Amino acid sequence: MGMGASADRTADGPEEIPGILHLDMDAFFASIEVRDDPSLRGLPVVVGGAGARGVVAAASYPARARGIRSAMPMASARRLAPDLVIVPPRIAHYREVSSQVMGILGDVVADIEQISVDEAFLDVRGARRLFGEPVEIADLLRRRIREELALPSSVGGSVSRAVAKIASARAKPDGMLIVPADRTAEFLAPLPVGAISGVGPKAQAALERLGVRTIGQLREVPTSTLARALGPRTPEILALADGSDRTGLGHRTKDRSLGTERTWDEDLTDPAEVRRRITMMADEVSRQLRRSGFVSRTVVLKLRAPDGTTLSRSSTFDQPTASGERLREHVVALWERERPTMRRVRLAGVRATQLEPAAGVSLQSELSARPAGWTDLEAAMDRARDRFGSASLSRGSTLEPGRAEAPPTESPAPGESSAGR
DNA sequence: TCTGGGGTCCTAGGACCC
DNA sequence: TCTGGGGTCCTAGGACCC
Repeated sequence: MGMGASADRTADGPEEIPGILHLDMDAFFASIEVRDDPSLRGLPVVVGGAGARGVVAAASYPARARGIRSAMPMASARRLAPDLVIVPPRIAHYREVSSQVMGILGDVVADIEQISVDEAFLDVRGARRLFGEPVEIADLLRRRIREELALPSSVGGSVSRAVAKIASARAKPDGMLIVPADRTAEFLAPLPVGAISGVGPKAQAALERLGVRTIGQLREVPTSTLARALGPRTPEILALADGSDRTGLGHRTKDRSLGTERTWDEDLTDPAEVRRRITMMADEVSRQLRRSGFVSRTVVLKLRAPDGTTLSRSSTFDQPTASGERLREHVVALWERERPTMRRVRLAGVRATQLEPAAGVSLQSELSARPAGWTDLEAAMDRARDRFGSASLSRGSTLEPGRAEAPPTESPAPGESSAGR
């Protein structure tokens, strides 16, 4: 990715410029599918799982016009639009397009923080000399994305990253909105509190009980009253609400996690089957770890009962590992503890947390490197799998003895992400 | 045919150490 | 024969975001 802009940072001068931009792709997954198949243009298109428990991951604007939203159960979406076009997600493809988008951003702006597949913050204060004011830079970015990738995007700008994000949402679809520093309060006042990132359904309900609906109203409530309703997050929310946060662009380096989970159309009732599934998931997660060059300190098993109650059980290794064998061992032990009380399982998931870089591994060098925490056998299997696909290998223990069944080729459940909501 | 999958961040209690 | 507090790790759960 080119770094067209120099990284020097000139002083801001006395008046602040709205140099934090937030770029957000419009209905990302759905827009890609429509771009790749023009016969879908103008139709209510959603990307997501078509199964009984599928949900909408992304909805085209014609679909939104019919009331369809992301995260909506697919059954409801179908009811709203009987002519709905459901496209199964192609996550790898979206990721590829995502890196093309980020490449364009990197051409123009040096200081970028990507926060998901389809959005990024940009600090353009250093790019002014080369590319002009924030509005002009925003325009340039959107134009290049449209011309080179044939995709719509929206940009918001402000002195505050929280406000920039709110602005990009108000600019949609295919628009931009830069909020001058001295217009910030005026811009925010009429907006619903839920526009603030971090204020979700629970916090909204709590504020509603105080009679607070808009950000302007929020600012008039005494802090002590707010603290009772919102708890310890109050100061942070207040800073977002008056546009005074000046959080810079960070590079998230904190402890990450990585995992997989699956909801079945029909609840699992056979404990042996559950055990088999979570064993496979543990293998999948260990592969992900190795591929991305991480070892994990703790593994978490997540289980959801038919009534929706969810529990998580975690277990910490003696030392950080990416070994499938370790993960399987721990996750199965956790399952054996819950099994007496879990008669039916709607969802199960395995997640590796407390990640740290595997010593001495560079990202693409699994072929030669053999970092601590995984065995020769596993490294060899990874290599074969990379070459021949995941169907080529299965481990004896992941299959029930005597069961004539295909190796674990199960395609990932649809709706893996929700970009574009 | 009611509610996916991949994440992050925060809190809180108990254990354990000093 | 009286009793503190801080720090860190582990575990569980919840809110929230895309």
